[in-house]
Amino acid sequence: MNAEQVLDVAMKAYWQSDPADVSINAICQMAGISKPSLYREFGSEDGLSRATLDRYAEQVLSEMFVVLRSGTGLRATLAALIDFASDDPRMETGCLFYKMRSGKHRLGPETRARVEEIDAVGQAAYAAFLQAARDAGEWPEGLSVEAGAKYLGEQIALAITMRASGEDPADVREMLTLALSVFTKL
Amino acid sequence: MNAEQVLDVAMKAYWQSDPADVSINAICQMAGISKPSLYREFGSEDGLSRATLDRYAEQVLSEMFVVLRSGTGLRATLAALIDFASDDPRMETGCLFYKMRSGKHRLGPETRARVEEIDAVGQAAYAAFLQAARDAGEWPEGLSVEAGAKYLGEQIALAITMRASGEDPADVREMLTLALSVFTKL
DNA sequence: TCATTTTCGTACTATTCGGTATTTTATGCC
DNA sequence: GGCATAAAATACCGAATAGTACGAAAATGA
Repeated sequence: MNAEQVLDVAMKAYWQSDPADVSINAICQMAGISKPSLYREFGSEDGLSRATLDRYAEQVLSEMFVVLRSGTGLRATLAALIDFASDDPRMETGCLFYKMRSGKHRLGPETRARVEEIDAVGQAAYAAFLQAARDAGEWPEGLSVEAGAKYLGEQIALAITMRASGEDPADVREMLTLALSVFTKL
Repeated sequence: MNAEQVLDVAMKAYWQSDPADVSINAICQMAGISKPSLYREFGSEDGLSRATLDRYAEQVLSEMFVVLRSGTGLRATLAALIDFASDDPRMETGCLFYKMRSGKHRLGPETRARVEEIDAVGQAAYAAFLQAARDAGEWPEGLSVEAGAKYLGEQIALAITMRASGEDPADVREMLTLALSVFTKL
């Protein structure tokens, strides 16, 4: 059982329930390793959760950024985001990043810093995507790109969180579509 | 120190931080009573949090329902809701009900049931409000009242939660206004 | 004033948490 | 085989959790 396998176990556990509800003990048991082994590898709970978040970012979040950079235009990209948030099977139990972000105050300093870093990267990606749409003339009047990016990010987070809480994906899709219609009703 | 004073202390503590982060010990200390006294009065932590939620509902949430029933028309009522969510000083540290709802799985059975009950009442109130607007002809095509009610409720919850996490009230207002503009852009 | 009952708080479970000291086990080398 | 070394697990620590047993104190009634 190497470090990456442990991270996969931790990621699955954190992702499936909630980082705050999964103890180090539970992860050791699930991974079949002893507690000292885990501490040798990751130093602390904070170290483990940070490493887990890093792995999640490169394995899962990176794909969202690909969608944002696809350059297929405002409507098509928004549609792809809606698909991802409301129907992608990986978001069935929510998004580990959003779970960590919403329980930020319970995280250790390393992990919290990483959450904020990823949040900023995400905001920048949303803003770049919307700026491109604006440059292409697809943009409602009287809305700044920054405000739009924040809005877009929060709406997607809301949709994924709602799915995680057991909401019907069709309802989530309807709500997210309605929320994002503000970008296309010129 | 009677039961209602204890509930006020608990409400403040739960509301200000998060129900999951406030222990029975801490509440006893803040209220200046002993733990057995608290258990005599409320039976269990679940009993205390349920009673606290009840008190919160009748003292704070009830006013939101008043706004919804004001009958001042779609635009004016939405504006009042936006004011409430983004500027009312009582929502500065968020809404206790939404905090409990988002951490539902950590609550005891009594409190959880009460949360679901209040949630249903809220949905019904939103739906009644929107139905009235629809009857008055103020309604976008192709949107069901139920979906609109759910959307409205989630957007307000999101706005208040964002405020609790330290977001600038002006930004929150802008986002909520944008989100609710789907109801008025006919 | 004394006895009874009710109220209340100190002091205690039992468990779980993150984290670690110590001992046991496996490994490599001669 | 015998021995040094590295790795891993057992068993523990102190703190914090929800919840309670039991004795002290205070109010009540005669």
